[in-house]
Amino acid sequence: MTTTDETQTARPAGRPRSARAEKAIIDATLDLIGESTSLGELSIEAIAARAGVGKTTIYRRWSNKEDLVVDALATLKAPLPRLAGRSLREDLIACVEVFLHEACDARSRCVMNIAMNEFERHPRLVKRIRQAAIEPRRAALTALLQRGIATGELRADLDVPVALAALIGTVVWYVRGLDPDHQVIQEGVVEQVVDHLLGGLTPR
Amino acid sequence: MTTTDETQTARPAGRPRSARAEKAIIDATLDLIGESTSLGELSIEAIAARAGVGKTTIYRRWSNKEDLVVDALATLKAPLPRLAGRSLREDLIACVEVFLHEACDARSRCVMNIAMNEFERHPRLVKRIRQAAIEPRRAALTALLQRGIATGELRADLDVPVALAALIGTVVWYVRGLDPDHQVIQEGVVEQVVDHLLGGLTPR
DNA sequence: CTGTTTCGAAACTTTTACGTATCGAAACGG
DNA sequence: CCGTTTCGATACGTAAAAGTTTCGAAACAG
Repeated sequence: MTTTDETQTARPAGRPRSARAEKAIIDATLDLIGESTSLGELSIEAIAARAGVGKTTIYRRWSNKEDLVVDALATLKAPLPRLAGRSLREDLIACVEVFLHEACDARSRCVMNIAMNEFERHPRLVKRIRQAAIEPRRAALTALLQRGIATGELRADLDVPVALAALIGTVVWYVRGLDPDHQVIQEGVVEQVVDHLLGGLTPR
Repeated sequence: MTTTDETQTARPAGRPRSARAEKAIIDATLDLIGESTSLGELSIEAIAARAGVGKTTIYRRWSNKEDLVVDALATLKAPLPRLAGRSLREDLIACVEVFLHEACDARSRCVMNIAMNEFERHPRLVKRIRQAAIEPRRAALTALLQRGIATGELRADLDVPVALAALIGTVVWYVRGLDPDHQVIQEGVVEQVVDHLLGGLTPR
């Protein structure tokens, strides 16, 4: 009320918050979630230490652990790649390729781990994650499969949820089944998976 | 050296340990592992409270958490059912039925969770679990698939690890993909999954 | 230069669980 | 009956982490 009007663009005086620190905190959070299993084992002090940051700097931005986790996971929303649309098989291979790489990447894996395992303890958080990171992909894959049904590339009586589970579950389980000591992804596994699922396991 | 000989059958004097308490401890441990996600969140005090038992009774039997977990998980080794062997499809349905039910059961799920997520922190424990609970099934399913290849029920160029991942991963992912609020297992899903995988997603 | 805000570091309080010890009661053998 | 051991309960000291506060230094606006 003294000199400046109220409706200005909120330019807070004082030292501005460091964007570098914020990014370091998010990165450290994602790293630590990827290394641990659950949110219960994620410690703010470990995040601060890994990020080279004081705890104050974290609590000044996020009031609790869950808020920080939500924001950190939100930065991971890697959308599905643009699909060429030339053939169903080609598009499926492109998608499965993404799933394969994400199943091997600790940072991407942690999203699934939380979404699958922490529903009972953090239902709100898990629902937000599912909605932000899982549902769009589910919808995109569903559309792709339904397009395949329409074009006749897929059988007319296809059960879309089952086919969905087959595509993702097979890749994830394949990676998980590998010996953790020497996780070598075989070349051509993606095509192998897609062709086995499309053509079936029995002789034609 | 006074009255009794040394080489007797170790009959310790005093009140015998309660088998009922031991079972209650194991049960509580399995329940809590199923509810929580990681061994780090599993607390001895919670186990004692759930089992209606003093902490002393636990520490008198197991010196640390990992030993208790190993013993608890060892009681879970539910082998695959006897396979009729009449047809590959029939046997696969029987196996997948087991997988489906176990994917819905928290107690069985916890074995997978630990085997998949805790390798870096408890490599010894995880290797024991994999060897005791996972490998036998993997071997049984592998034999079943190879028998199918031999009888011509499966294509000759089948990639067995991929087929394995497809069978288990599809079921697990199907259950996980269900809305956690109303997890209703559709009737006939097992046949649906097996037939989709065997026959393929494309029209024949 | 002055005032304000953020910075990283550290001290602090509270909570939680571990692992141990102690207690009276109960269950066994001799 | 008596000694021994287990029982469940409880209390204790230790340790880790949460979340808050304090501190001097640094970064900006005016």
